[in-house]
Amino acid sequence: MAKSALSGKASRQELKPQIRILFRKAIAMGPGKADLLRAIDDTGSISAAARQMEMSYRRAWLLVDTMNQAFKAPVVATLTGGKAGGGAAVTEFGKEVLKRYSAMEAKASASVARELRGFADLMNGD
Amino acid sequence: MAKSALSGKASRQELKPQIRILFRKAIAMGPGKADLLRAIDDTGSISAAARQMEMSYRRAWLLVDTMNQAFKAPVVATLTGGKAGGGAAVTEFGKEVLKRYSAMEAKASASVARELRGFADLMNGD
DNA sequence: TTTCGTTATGTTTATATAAATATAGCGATA
DNA sequence: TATCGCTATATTTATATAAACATAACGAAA
Repeated sequence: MAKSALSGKASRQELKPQIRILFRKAIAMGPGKADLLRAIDDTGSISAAARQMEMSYRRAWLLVDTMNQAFKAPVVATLTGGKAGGGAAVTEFGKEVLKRYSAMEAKASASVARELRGFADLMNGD
Repeated sequence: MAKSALSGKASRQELKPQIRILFRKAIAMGPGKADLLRAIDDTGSISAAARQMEMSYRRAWLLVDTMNQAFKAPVVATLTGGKAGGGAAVTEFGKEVLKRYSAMEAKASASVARELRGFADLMNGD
């Protein structure tokens, strides 16, 4: 077990600020949905993205549906049928949403990075 | 302060970044726990704070317990017995935790306030 | 026209979370 | 020493969330 040298940094990994954008009660955009969008952009399909993220297709589809409903335009466009069965792509609009969200997340995190490190010292190990 | 200003707006209010500090799987500190600490500080007891926040005493106690276990020192100190039945107080340490958390929340929010307004324009009404 | 993997959705089952209820123990003070 | 409201915890019930399973529809390509 890694002990003294790592005891600080390894633990800090779980101590992170999260930014979630709410839409009514549902989370319209957050870390998980951003990851899913990136996976869809990577793989070209919801199901492949789901496999990559080790979640059920149904769950991934529901997350996509939530996003598509929350925003003024679809963030993911889908195609059904065809040799490959269909597919999905992050729309240009979706890429803009993702880009802006990622930027906000990074900026907010950076803005409190120092304070967060100090805060971690108030917490128990691990 | 009673609950009254919850009537009309809530439009952009639900579209806010939230900062949560995670500890293992449980949330060590977040908006709800911060509110609870403030209510305990206001009222001098967990049960009065729970009533004020309209949650069960049990739930409030569990939240306090989570916090007390997550931090190096108790954020809430309790007393049992006595004429008033006992009571609870936010410790000096707890006040420091709350202060630092609140500062981080405010700073992070402010840092992305402008971007967030623009982001809201990408979302559907309400 | 058959095949294929995907989208899209429904249904059922399991798990996790929250709420509701109950109650023991405390101890200053009246 | 009897009372009071609170802390602390256990137990049960209800609800919400997630997982698991199933299946129809699609349409380009073989």
